[in-house]
Amino acid sequence: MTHCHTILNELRLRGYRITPQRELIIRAVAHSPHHITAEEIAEKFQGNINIATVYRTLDLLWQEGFARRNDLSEGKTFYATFQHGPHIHLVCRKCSKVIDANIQVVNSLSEDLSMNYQFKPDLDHLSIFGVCSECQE
Amino acid sequence: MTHCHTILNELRLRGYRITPQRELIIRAVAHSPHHITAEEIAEKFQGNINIATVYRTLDLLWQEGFARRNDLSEGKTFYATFQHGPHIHLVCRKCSKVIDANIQVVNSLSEDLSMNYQFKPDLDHLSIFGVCSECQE
DNA sequence: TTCCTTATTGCGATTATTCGCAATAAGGAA
DNA sequence: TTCCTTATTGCGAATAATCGCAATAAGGAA
Repeated sequence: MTHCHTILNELRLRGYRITPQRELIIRAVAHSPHHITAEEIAEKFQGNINIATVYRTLDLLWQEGFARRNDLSEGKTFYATFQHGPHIHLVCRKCSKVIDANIQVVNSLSEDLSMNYQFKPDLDHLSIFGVCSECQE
Repeated sequence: MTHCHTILNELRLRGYRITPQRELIIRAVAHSPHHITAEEIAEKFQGNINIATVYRTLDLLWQEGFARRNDLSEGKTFYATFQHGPHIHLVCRKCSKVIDANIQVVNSLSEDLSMNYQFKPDLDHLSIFGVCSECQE
């Protein structure tokens, strides 16, 4: 049972219809070796899937918790599934460099937010803006 | 010396030119009682400042560390200066509700990132997506 | 105060993303 | 297998944000 099928089955269970477009888009995100944009997915299918459908499906995956969305300060939104393994993105607002940080730095944060706010945070691909060591001069 | 003038002076020191447009935009953001969008600022000056200039100035404030930008899942970007006092935005991806959390929850995170990655994070208006207590059903 | 360099603005075009609506098709019921 | 309901798609238009370029003006030098 691949990652894709887990997502598809779970979506079906939650009452969503599984269309060929959704299958393709989900496969593309889950199998992409890097965080991916809506544009890249649409290109991959050369106009066979409308870009609006791509955006809607990515939004669905995000809402249902199967994908994370990230603003990496490049003017577009990047998506990734859990396939990627958790990590934090430290995005420098001066030079735009992105440093991947270990997820451990937010372990206590996760507990705090659950405990004090009953909020279940998506922290496995969190983006944090700031200034990197080189840019602090 | 108001908050606005501190920002203006500091920008001048860093070599930026102070234009009437920048003064007005900075005043608008710093004095706004709520997080504000580029559109709202442009409206406030009824077409006397081009929207591109508003976006560019807000981006400058963000890059220079005088403002934070937030995706509150409303399809537009919100800006705020330190005038607001620090707090974390917990944004529910199911119902879009935004809960303001105490900044203390990220105190240790700040130290961890400085220590382990020499990264100086902007955590005073961090947005974290997740699921709120009601939506966890 | 006047001049000069060049950062900044305004404008129009482009890209990124969302939305409304009619046509299509998924999936349960018969 | 066929039918029916309604979720989903595609399309074209609308909104959010960015960009290139010529015109303007901030602020230092004379």
